[in-house]
Amino acid sequence: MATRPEIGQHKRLRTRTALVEAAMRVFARLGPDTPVIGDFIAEAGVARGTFYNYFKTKEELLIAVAAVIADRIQAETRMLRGLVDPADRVACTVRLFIRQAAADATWGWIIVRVALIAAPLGETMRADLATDIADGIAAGRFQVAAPQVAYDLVLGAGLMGMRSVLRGEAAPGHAEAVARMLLLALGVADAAEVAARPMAEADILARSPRA
Amino acid sequence: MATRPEIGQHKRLRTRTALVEAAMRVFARLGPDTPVIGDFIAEAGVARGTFYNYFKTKEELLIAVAAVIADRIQAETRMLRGLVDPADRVACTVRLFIRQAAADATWGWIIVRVALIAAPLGETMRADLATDIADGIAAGRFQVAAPQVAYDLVLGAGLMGMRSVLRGEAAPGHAEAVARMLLLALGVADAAEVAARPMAEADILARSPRA
DNA sequence: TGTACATCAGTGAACGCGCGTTCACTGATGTAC
DNA sequence: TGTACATCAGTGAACGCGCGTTCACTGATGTAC
Repeated sequence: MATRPEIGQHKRLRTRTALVEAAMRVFARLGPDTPVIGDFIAEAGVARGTFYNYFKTKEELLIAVAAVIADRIQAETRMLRGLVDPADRVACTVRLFIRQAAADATWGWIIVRVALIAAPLGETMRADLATDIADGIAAGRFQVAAPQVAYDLVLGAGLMGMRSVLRGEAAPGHAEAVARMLLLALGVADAAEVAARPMAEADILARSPRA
Repeated sequence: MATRPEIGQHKRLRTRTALVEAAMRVFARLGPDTPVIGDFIAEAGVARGTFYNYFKTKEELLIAVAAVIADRIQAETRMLRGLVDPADRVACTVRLFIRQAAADATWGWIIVRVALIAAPLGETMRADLATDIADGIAAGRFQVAAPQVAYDLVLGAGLMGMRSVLRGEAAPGHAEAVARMLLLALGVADAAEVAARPMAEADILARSPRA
């Protein structure tokens, strides 16, 4: 009993989603520059004309992909944002990113290849990390010369850590090892303990303030 | 009084060098994927046909550029290879890279944009860094879970540190601050002292073994 | 209830531009006599 | 010494492929009567 505009909306959303999902796999495989329109429509199984019903350019598609990935990251890390200790927050976020790359290579490669280029994706990561660093400095938890240095360290090592995992060059426990070293670099004395804290939902909640 | 083959060789070398130097500026400005043949010949001021007298494809040109940059890096870091203390060696190398990026943006952007892609360049950096990490672990100077983790940390933070400097987002002393944090992450107790050691030629030699 | 019509997402052939690649030619210069 | 010739780096017009972009058309389906 659907009315025509509703049907149309639904159909359009399905096709758009198919294109974006296909584009994720293509960007993950080929990076942001190499693929051509033909790659996206072949992967999505739609006609050339259909592409232009949704996106004017490849860049527009990349932005849409980055926005979706950024949303997913926010959903996955929302719980971690409540952790009281900034060091805990940084460590859990880094560990989550590296573990998630191991679990979902498409997701991981998009971030590694696109994070520093596509605005919606990079902006999400940048803002949360900047907050954590500022909190950590304010709380006296981090000893750093300047926030920018901490930012370079965490983002650079985090992305390289994901890359190693994606290339199959990392040993088990890579996520925890990277997190531990980052905390040491930030001047956190109990780095080893913090980087080893349990990450199940209940554990995270137990380390977050009541309300 | 030049003989013909000599003249030809000379002329060819000059044109080839002009193409490679022009390509460095283009790759630094546009990255490895975006530029087209027209960009290189326009920058070098030669005709289209001339390009194909020297390179079959854009990739061949990128490899040539990467090889030249790798050679320059080896020349610039050769002296540092003699430092006895692996922590000193890592710190000086990182500081040199970040300082050099500040001094020569073209050089810096090529490394940031191309290091993880073009084999000759990445391989040079990888091999030296792997040596330093292995030495540091063997000497008990570094405490790390696995060499790969140390590698991710130093390369990732080093490249991001260069990127910040190139984007004008870094404060003075960025090179030393990044080096200090890397050493802390590697478990070097006297990180602050090592990262502040003087880097003039005489100082470097004074810290290297006699022969 | 059945039929003609309207709407609109999706289609893919066709077009044309940009770029990679080729190649006959030019002009500078060393060489032969 | 002077002149004709050989060599070869460099040239740029021309070609053609691949890709981005357009647009008249199709077919499915809700709507009107």
